Amino acid sequence: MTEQRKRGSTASKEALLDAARDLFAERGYDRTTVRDIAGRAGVNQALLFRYFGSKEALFAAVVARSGRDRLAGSPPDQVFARILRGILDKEHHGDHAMRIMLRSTGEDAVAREIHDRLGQDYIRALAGTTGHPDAALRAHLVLAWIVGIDLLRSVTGAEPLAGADSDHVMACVLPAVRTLLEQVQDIPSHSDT
Amino acid sequence: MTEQRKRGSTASKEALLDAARDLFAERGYDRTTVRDIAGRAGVNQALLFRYFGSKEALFAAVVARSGRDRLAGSPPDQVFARILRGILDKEHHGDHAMRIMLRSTGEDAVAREIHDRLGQDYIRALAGTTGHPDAALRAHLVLAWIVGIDLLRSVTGAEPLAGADSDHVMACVLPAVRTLLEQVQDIPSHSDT
DNA sequence: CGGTGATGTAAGCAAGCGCTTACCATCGGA
DNA sequence: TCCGATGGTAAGCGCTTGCTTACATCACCG
Repeated sequence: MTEQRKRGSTASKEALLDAARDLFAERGYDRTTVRDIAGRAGVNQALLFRYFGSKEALFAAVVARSGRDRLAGSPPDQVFARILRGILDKEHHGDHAMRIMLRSTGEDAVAREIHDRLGQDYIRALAGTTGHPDAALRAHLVLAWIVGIDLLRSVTGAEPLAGADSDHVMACVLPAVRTLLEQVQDIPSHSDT
Repeated sequence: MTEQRKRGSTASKEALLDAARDLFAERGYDRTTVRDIAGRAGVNQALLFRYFGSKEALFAAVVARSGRDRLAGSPPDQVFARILRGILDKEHHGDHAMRIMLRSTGEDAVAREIHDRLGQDYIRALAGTTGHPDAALRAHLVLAWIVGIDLLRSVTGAEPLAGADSDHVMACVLPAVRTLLEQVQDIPSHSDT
């Protein structure tokens, strides 16, 4: 009769991960209960603990799966454009990394870890595009802009930013970023790789 | 016997508001319990409910008190600099508006309301500084940058941004913002393959 | 078959939560 | 002096939380 018998462990795990990802993004870590997750996944609550051990471990698994293929390794002078494009087009692939991070800042270490892992690659790549003595600071400022844009678009959904055409947004932002990164005081000329 | 008798209702209310403001900023709404708040305020838990009715009403009171004197009314071409300065110097006056907003996004309406009230003034003032047809979008991008800088500094405490000299940061950011706001409509070709 | 391990489930436990209740202690005015 | 109003407190209620336990149900293999 009931055909939801024996879906298989990997399928159940995957369903739990998907449900958890969506709910964490919607409500944040604290306002999401394990009963909610299991319910949306169509899986008994006890299985969540059998497969992941704890709610926090589930969260870690969600984060780990989300931050897997984040930015392969691309020419540094296009990094910013690629990142920005990825964020602006985010509706296409339901990643929700930023929303999860911001909505679930309860466990500080976790959020910090996400930020570091997500940010360090960006920073390194961006800092390589300029020869400033304060290249790291300027790269962080660029990251800050990305984070802010992502936040206003995906979390608060503020118009007109949220609905703006991504090409248009990039055409606005890129020249300003170029000003920030290229604005030179005195650069000793050594070529970068 | 015990000498902490009769502190007075307004003093107790103020102590509760201060403790709540700090704890909400530190841990977020959900991870802050009314017992924590009362404990830090040195006030009996039941008084919290006598004076404010509920935990959520306390939160609303904190927000209301925080967002009171936000940006009087200043020459529009200096708005961005003033806002940025205010954020960068925030350690001096324990406001925590942004941290509270971001840490306590559970109640969506509240966070949204904060954002709107906090943002609309900025947006209006900034949009007045440029004659672009998409002035609003560009103003929102500036707000996004502010939000991102504030987030990275105050919430995640990311270095080198968090520890950077505010004059230095402003010297980096302002020219780029000027590029964003003054840049005329024809767009320089972007290096893309 | 029979048993062994993986999958799924109902029921409930201990703890923490927001909030309430019933009760002191103090003071100002009559 | 008595009394009501006000400030303060201990105890606990009802509920939800994350997590556990004991028990069915299947698949597979000797």
